[in-house]
Amino acid sequence: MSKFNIKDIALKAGVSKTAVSFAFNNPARLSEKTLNHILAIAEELGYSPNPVARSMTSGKTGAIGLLVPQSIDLIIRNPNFPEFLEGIGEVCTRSGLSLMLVPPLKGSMRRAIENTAVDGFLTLGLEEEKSTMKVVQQCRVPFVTVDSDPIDGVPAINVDNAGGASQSMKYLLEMGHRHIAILAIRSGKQGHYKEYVGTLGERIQGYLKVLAEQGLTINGHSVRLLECVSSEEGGAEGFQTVWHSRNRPTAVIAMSDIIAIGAMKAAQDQGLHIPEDLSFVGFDDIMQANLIRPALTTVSQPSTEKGRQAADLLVKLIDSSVEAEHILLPTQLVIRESVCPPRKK
Amino acid sequence: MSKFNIKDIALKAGVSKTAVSFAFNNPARLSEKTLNHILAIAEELGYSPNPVARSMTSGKTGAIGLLVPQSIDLIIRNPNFPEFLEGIGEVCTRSGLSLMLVPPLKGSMRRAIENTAVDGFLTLGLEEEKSTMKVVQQCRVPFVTVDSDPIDGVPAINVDNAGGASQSMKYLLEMGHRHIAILAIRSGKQGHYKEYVGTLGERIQGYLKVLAEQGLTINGHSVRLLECVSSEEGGAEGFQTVWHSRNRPTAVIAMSDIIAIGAMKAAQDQGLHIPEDLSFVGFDDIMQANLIRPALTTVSQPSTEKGRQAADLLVKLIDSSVEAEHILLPTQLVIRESVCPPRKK
DNA sequence: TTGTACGCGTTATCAA
DNA sequence: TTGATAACGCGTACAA
Repeated sequence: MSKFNIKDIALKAGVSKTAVSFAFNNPARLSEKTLNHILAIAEELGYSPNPVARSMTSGKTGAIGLLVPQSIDLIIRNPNFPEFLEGIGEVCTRSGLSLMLVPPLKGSMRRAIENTAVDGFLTLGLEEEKSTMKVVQQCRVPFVTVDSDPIDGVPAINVDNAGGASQSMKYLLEMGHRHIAILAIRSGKQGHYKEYVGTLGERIQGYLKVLAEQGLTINGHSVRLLECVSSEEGGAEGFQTVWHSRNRPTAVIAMSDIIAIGAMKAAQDQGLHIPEDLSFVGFDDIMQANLIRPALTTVSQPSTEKGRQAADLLVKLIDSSVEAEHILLPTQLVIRESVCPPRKK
Repeated sequence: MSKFNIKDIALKAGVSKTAVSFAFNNPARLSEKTLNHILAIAEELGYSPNPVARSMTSGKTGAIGLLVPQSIDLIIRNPNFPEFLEGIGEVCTRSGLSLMLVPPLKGSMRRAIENTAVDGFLTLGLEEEKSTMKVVQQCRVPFVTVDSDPIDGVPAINVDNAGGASQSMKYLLEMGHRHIAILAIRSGKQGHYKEYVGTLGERIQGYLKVLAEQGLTINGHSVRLLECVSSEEGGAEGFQTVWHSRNRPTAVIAMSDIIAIGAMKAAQDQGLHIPEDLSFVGFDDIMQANLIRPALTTVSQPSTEKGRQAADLLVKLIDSSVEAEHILLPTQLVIRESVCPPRKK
């Protein structure tokens, strides 16, 4: 600690606390002589105003918080996350803000919110019980949610998950696939996809809509759904399960690229030719999607733009209230090499 | 804002501020009846203690700061950075801390430090003038430096840049290369490599040491040094310059993988065969190094471990003072496919 | 330029 | 044991 406080400096300089405060915040109000004198003493003792005390009266901290649903070390492994941070970072630079990464505290998002001193929060993929939402709404600082089901009165940035999912499923159907395995991200809902919420819910709705147009639904036979851990291992397991079941699919559509890639690798290990023996579609367009061979057809989302817009909105909200917008950013099917029509039987 | 403060709650509940405070911090000291009464009121009004005011007396914020030398959006593009964050994140999870990313404020690291309320700082690649160092030392909170020249009395985590650089240069020399271009990271020192400090300085020292063992030095002819922006474009430019000069090198050793990769791509665009026409070595072992073809021979460093150890040390420092250690983590040459002996003339 | 009240909690001390 | 009163931490705003 700069072991000294404003009183110490005032004492040593033989002036009042106010004078010391002015020296830092309003130099014009001091005579040049006392100003220099005070600054010299401060410099000598290594004094600078305590930022906590300062925030106390100013009501500002100079930081925004990003609430993440998992621990920092987990979330950072998500390849989209750094891109998202990049967008936020641009706004931070422009506005001179720091960025606090705030994981749940002892398992509770609510506790984390209540204990964190920032000028505003961005929430990422928040899927919490109502009580947390109440905290959000009556909170002392503005919020912008990202990737969650929008809350009334709270600005939200989302990407068109449903649209992207629709496009990708439509593409498979147009290629002629009718035996499709959906590898979902583990949700804690044991495959009861009708209960999916948030990002997951939107994606499944996108699939269902297009399936319905063909008179199809997730029936456990021609179209089935299986939950996997969102990792390469999870994808590999998912592949094993669907491939060794009755009624093999001709295409696998995964709700994350990492699952798709794990499944693809497992398929290739088994000697399958992709896409001739089995087609694959992912979601996210992470870097590896374009590096694996065959390159993975997937749905891309503007992660950086998402971060930028969310932070932009939050900054606006912080220094003036604007009305709550709900922004939807586009997603896009990126067609690469992992899909072809199914073999004729 | 939870528009209410402790006084409001005390008033509504018909108790004193103390009672309200106890309800949150020391429930045992209240009768069950008043406790529940107070909590009910608090819940109803959506009250929770103001974290800033709380930090004021507790002296704790529940967060550590990571001082980064550039803006967040720039630093996040460094592929090693997320790995580094992962290590820090693990410690944050264990200790229930948030992580504040703190870029320079209006260009000044010092200002950023002085305005940030955290329980301790990690600094990454800090290469600042003395004045900042003084701030660091007399600061109100503990510091751990990472990737900078160690400061007396301040714990430091570094990787063995010199050792890694030596290994990689030695490898080139052993393969028979004597015409070598060093692509350095732009330093603001116009290629005056003797003035390099920090990571850059250590790496250049590593090169020089091994060169000296062969009676070589950076002489502008057989061994030359050129600064590039650390990006693919920068590497591409670097390649063009050295390739179209008199006395073409037989090997390029870059101080970052991203430079090496940019240079490699430019060389391949020009129709060169790597490594037969030109050998390449990088530094960092980013993911792309192992994906590009031919795979890049480079020096790997334990980024995650670096973050973990640094954060670990900081946390220890925060809740008890331990003596300042200077830890050096190993680096390792990863031999892949981008180097072969030079052609005989 | 200075004195003083204030912001918002926490905590030591004191009273019932 | 339970609760209240008052001081405290550090800087800022405003009247003097």
